[in-house]
Amino acid sequence: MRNNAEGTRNRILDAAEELFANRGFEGVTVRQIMSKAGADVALAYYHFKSKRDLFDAVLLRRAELMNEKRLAALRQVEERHPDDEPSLEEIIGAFTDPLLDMLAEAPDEWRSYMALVAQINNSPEWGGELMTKYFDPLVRRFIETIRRAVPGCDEADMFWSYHFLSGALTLTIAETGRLNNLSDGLCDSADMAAARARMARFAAAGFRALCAENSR
Amino acid sequence: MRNNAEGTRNRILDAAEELFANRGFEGVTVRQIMSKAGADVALAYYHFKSKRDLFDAVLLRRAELMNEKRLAALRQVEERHPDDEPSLEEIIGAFTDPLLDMLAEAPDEWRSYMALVAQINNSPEWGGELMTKYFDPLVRRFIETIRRAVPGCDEADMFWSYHFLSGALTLTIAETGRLNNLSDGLCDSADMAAARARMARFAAAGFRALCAENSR
DNA sequence: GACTTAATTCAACGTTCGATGAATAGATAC
DNA sequence: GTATCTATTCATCGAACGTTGAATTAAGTC
Repeated sequence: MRNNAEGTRNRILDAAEELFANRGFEGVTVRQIMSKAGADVALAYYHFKSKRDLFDAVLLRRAELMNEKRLAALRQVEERHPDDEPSLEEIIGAFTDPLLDMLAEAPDEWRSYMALVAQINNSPEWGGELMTKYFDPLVRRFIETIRRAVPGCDEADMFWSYHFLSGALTLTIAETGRLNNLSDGLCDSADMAAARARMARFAAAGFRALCAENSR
Repeated sequence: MRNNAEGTRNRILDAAEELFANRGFEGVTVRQIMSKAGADVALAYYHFKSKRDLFDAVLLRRAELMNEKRLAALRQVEERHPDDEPSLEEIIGAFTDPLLDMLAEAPDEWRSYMALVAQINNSPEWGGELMTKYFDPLVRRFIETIRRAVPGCDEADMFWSYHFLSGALTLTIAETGRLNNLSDGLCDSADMAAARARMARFAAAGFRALCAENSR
């Protein structure tokens, strides 16, 4: 059993991730998590030292991989344009598509985590603090690239544009099913290919509408 | 004491609204709510019959007024254009500005409620169901107006555009403070005038970018 | 095969949870 | 002035909460 420790840890994280995503931090009990993970309650406190630390571990586990994928996509865009500036669509796509692709290609692995991030981003209690902690470096890098691609754009316009984009992306990865109800089944909240085909175009046009007047 | 019942009910709703908005349904205890409301715990179960029913009452209380304000704004836009179609900016503004204005003019009254709605909209557990229940009629009316203003726009493009707009608006009314961190204080998540000056323009451009290709 | 250490189980702790029924007070009705 | 009904208080229920310490098991060390 010595080497199953890692496996147990991951089973706990998997169970916690899914439950936290559906019901929030306080809506889940440690007993529910451990029951789903098929392990004793006390093991949660052995591997992680409190419920809150387990929550942080859930967040941290996939944040790094997510950031790496987005950073790689951004670098790829930059390398594609050694002499000129990439388009807004390309830059925004590098920010959004990695998430949508991960959801499309491995939904069972990512759905809960993405939904959890979406809830946190919209939470007054945790939105400011946790999102800043896990994602700010990447976002600052992303905004830096935009700044170069749209020179002269007002700084506040740019931050607000990013904010709108962040909201749109966040609700998309939440996959709440509301779009299904609203469109009477025509659209599917979980159809990431449909979202991917539209999101960067939508947001790039928004950026341009705000920046165009003041740039150049 | 006979006629203080209404006052007590509202004090309970006020306390519940603020606490639910900050910590979510499960993150708050009935005792905390009643302590903040300055009343006995049992009164929560006398006026509302369970914690869950109290939660629904909190949501319902302001939903109607919100819908009325948005519907009035939409009607006003339509009346301004008896012979031609209003612009996308005007229609979207009728959808978003009432909320931003309420937040700007009476923040203490609306901040918690808006934050609560934002969290619910991004929750897999409640997003699909509750948002549909309280806001679908208005949203369908809103989409209908857009459909007339942008004839020939692909239906799926329109629903996804609305979805992105909904996400942007939702994160805005959540006022998480993340924008303050990200912009090093240049922008303020709670600055609804700044949001109002940009949101409809951003979203209208997004709508156009998706619909333009297939319309006409 | 004794020793150590990491992983897991078991039983329980004090606290707090949502909820309830009985008792009380205050205003109204007759 | 007594009966009535609504609003509120008080004491408490059983269940479930997060967390812990001690005991047990399995694996690596020598």
